Formats: sequence, C-alpha cells, structure tokens
Amino acid sequence: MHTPKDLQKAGLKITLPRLKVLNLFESSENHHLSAEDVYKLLLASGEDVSLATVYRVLTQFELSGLLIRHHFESGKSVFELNHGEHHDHIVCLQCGHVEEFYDPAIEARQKKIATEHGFTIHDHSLYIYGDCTKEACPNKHPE
Amino acid sequence: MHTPKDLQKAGLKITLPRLKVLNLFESSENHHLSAEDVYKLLLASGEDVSLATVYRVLTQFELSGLLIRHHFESGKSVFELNHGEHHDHIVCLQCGHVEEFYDPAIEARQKKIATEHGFTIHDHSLYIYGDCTKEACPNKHPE
DNA sequence: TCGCTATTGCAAATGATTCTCAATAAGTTT
DNA sequence: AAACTTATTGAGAATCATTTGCAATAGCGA
Repeated sequence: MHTPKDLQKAGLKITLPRLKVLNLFESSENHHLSAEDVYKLLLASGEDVSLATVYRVLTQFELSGLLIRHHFESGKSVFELNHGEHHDHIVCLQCGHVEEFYDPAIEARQKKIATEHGFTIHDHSLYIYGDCTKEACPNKHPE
Repeated sequence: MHTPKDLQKAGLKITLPRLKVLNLFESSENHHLSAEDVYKLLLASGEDVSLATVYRVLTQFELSGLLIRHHFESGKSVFELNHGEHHDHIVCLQCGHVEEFYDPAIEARQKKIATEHGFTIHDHSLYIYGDCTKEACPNKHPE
C-alpha cells in the first residue's frame, strides 16, 4: 500500500495531481494502465489533470520506483504499482487481459544465462502472449 | 539464407526496394535493425529507398515471416531475420550489444505456466537487460 | 510489347510522448 | 499568517516513430 509519504521519500512534493494518480492506481481494478487510461479515468471521475502532467507524473513515479513501466506490443507504455515483488506477465491477445506470475525456475535460469554470457544482470522482461480461455477471462472476447 | 524466391513464396513481387532491404539484412554485421537504421544504411550505400517504403517493406516481411519484430525499451521496433529457430535476447544497457540464447528449460516452464493459467500460448518475448563485461563486448562502452 | 495492378515516393496525417513558458501552488522563512 | 522561493502545472506547440492518401511508376502475365 502506498501513501502520500512515499512521495516525499521519493523527493517529490505532495501535490494534487500526484495524489490523484497514486490514488487511481491504488483503487483501480485494472492494475495496468497507460497514460491515456490514467488521463481518461481521472477525467471520468471529475478530477481534471492535464495529459502532459499525467505523463510527467508517471515518469517521475517510475524513476522513484513507485511504478513499473512495461512495453507491451501495443507500442505504448503501460504502468503498474511496484509492490516490490517482481513478477512477469501473461497477456491475452484477444481481450488484453493480463495475469501475473512468478517462476523461480525461470528466474534462476536467467541468472545463469547472464553469467554464462559475461553479463551482469540488471533487469529483465518476460511477456507470454496467448489466448486465454473465455471461461477464465474476465473481459469480453471479440467474436 | 534468404533468396528472392522467398519473396515470391510470400506472395510479394520481386521489387528493387524489397531486394535491397533483404540484402541489407543478409549482409549487415548488425542483425538487429530499426526502420531508421535500414533507411540510413541504404542511403549510405547509395541505394535510395524512401522511408515510407522501408516501413512498408519491413511490415510486409514481418507478416510473411521473413523478419521478426522486436519491441525493445527504446520504444521503436527492431527487426531481425527469421531463421526459423526461436531465441531470446540479452541486451547490454551500456553499449546496446545484443546476444542471443535459447534455453529449453525456460521454454518448457513457459508452456507449463501458460497451461496453468488457462492460456493457449502464442508467442513470448524475453529480454534480459544488463551490463556486458568490456572485454567480451564488441562495441565501445561510453565512459 | 501492352496493359493491369501492385508498389513506390512524397508529403501530409496520426498517435504517443516531450518540451516551452507563463501562471500557480508547495513548502519555507519571517 | 504574509511573503518568498522554487518546483510544479496547464495549454499548446514541437518532436519522434510510424502510417496513409494519392498520383506516378514498375513488375509481370497476356
């Protein structure tokens, strides 16, 4: 759970736009939001923040570690709260639904591979793309 | 190795721009090229193809399976020849150098995870980001 | 070779994101 | 609490990667 104090810790002033964005991520049922998503959701709930500010805030939050930025195939950045526990993603190509997973075996193999190639591992991103079964999928599948 | 015939097989006419782009990928020492890279390399070697055409050709090649499109963190698409053997990538954050690897264990785990989540796996992308050791790195590291 | 259609080039259009700059609000100092 | 200093915001212009419209051109089958 993130609080306004987390903003200060990150060296950021506690401002209205920042609180609104942070709240949105805390309360939204969809954990993965693009800048456009954030902008529209805020507008819809009466909060109005300029799109430029949304972009700025998202980038600041990423730098301070509050959010994680993802690069999906869509070409636009998608953000989610950073809860400290790393995980990877499995994305449904039909409906866009995203599930998270963590697999120790995969993590371990990656470390090993990096070492074998003479790399100091920094980070990684793993996305599995597929079709989720309609039953399990909370969103509507297009026909 | 790809030949002009591969274009026909893909239902594409054998045109100059397409041959030039295909040749570039076959002959370039750098296997991972963005549209801009392709455009500039062609210009540099006297071949002149419009940027719009480069984009069109790259997309057609991707659709026909000749090229694979990657979504690196840079935000722009990067392409490489599709040799039929799937592999993942480990990218140096310092110098941009890319190495390829294939790990059966990771592949297997992914299948399993997809199944567990009720997904029919389609595709995946795995990038490991890190710092390669200067000795092993063929490119220059910035200071 | 002729002609039909796919392909190209150029320039304008688009979508995502960043930047400029004047107005404003946070946190700080009296 | 009023004044001050500086970070932050909003609005729109600017930028970057990519796509598209359209008239000119080049493959390629007849």
